[in-house]
Amino acid sequence: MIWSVSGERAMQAPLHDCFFNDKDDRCMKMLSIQPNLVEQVLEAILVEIATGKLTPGTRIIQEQLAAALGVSRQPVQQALLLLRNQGLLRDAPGRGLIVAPLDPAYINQMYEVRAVLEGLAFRKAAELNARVAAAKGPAYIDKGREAVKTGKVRDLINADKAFHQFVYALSDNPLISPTMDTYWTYTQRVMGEVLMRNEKPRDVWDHHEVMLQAIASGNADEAEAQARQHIMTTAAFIIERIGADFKEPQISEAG
Amino acid sequence: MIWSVSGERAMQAPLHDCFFNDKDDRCMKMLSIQPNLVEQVLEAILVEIATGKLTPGTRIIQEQLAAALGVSRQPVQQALLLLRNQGLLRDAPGRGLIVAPLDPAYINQMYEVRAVLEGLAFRKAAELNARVAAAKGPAYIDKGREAVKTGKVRDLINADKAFHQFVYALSDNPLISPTMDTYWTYTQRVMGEVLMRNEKPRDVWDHHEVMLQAIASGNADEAEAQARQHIMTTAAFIIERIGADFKEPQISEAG
DNA sequence: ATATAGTATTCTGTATTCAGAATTCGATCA
DNA sequence: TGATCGAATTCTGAATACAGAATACTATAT
Repeated sequence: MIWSVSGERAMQAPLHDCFFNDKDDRCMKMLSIQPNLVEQVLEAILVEIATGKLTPGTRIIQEQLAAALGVSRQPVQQALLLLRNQGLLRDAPGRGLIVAPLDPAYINQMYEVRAVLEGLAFRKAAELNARVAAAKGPAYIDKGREAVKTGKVRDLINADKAFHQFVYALSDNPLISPTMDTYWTYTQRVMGEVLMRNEKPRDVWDHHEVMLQAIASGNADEAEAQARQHIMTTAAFIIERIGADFKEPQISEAG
Repeated sequence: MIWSVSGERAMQAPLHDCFFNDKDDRCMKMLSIQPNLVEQVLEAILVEIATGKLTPGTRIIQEQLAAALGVSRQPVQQALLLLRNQGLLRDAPGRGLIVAPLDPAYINQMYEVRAVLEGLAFRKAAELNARVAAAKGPAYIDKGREAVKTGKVRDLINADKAFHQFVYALSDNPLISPTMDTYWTYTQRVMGEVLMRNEKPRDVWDHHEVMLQAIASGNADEAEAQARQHIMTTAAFIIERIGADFKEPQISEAG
């Protein structure tokens, strides 16, 4: 079934042009579709976890969530399934699902995986899009330094995330970004926890600048090495802080 | 609620011993629980795709699947959601879901990601479990070479997968294996396609042997480098064969 | 007082039902 | 003959309903 779209017809049915053509941004703004309930529920739960309202070990009850969000259990169940698959929720046999605990070993393993994926992203970015990096990258660094000045935790995290996602886009590998999304949820949770109480590491944006320059100069090996080192350094910092007051996972009822 | 299990009581309620104790294999075989319908449906669809019964571009209709598998639409819908999130199915707006096309660019990107993750697995295995690798690894190589002799496609794939999963286990990073599962589904599909018609690459198990020795000798850098190179070599081989008869995705009705 | 057995409640997984959106087919008009 | 409008069908997303399993509670007996 090929669409016979051409000439005059395009005037009357312009939307169809966009359907299988997700790279062309010129076409008419596509009637801002509200995401599925599943997506909305997923997002809602995600922020609950990321902001610490749902603490590790908290038991997840479908009906409660459904009631709180004003939807039926159906989309909630699907969202929970997705989150379980991503490791944010964990089976507690006989008691349904609980929020996965933040034990240091797990965080470390997560950062190990993230390190090599970031390495890949930075390598490909250097190989394929050095020019774009040089042109648009510095803006992200500037924003990051501004965020450090204001000192607001949310801004800090957002700037960090924005910089990294910029690089994912530069890597031209569309598999990286979604895979990383999972890890960013964790990262936000953990960074928030740490930044909230500790002095911020000032040199993060110096690191980022070095990494960006590696990309801009097209030095793929250097970019990958820098990225991996940066992530593992951050991981060590985070784990040191988190590890101190790590509580054994303990199932608790939701508030 | 700790079970006061000891002596005579253990005869009457031994199952509970296993619940929060998933490392101890000595306890009684746990009443082989049938997995969820969702899992079963997922698995069923997976093999349909991997064996080529559901070809890329085929439209997925929930009711058809549900009827074919003898379940309601509910578990089917959840399984489809999972598969979409893993990239095996793709949204075709207005027409539901279709089996994702196997375009060479996508395969290449998938292998790029797989390469760095394999690299991590081999590195950690070399760092942490060189001894075990030396002891138990050669058996996998032998099995692989046997499979080459028999020449059966399914055996070849299984031996390959078994070897790699052995290394994932050795890496002591539980995040690697599930992440890789997604890619293995693709890999099986694509390898099956290629192996079915082409002469098998005989030297795969020579490569594997070198990689194993790198682990056994505890040389982490070497292990990682070998793993990455192996995957990318395989990728090049696969893509060369697949790329030839790549068909533009074209939505077709299920048979 | 403690432990055990039985009962009630709660929660999850699955099925069924409902409503809305999109496509496809058919009829009418130029 | 071809195009356009409208109706019917089909499919998905979401809600409701149902059954089974596990936990928690309570009463009883030692």
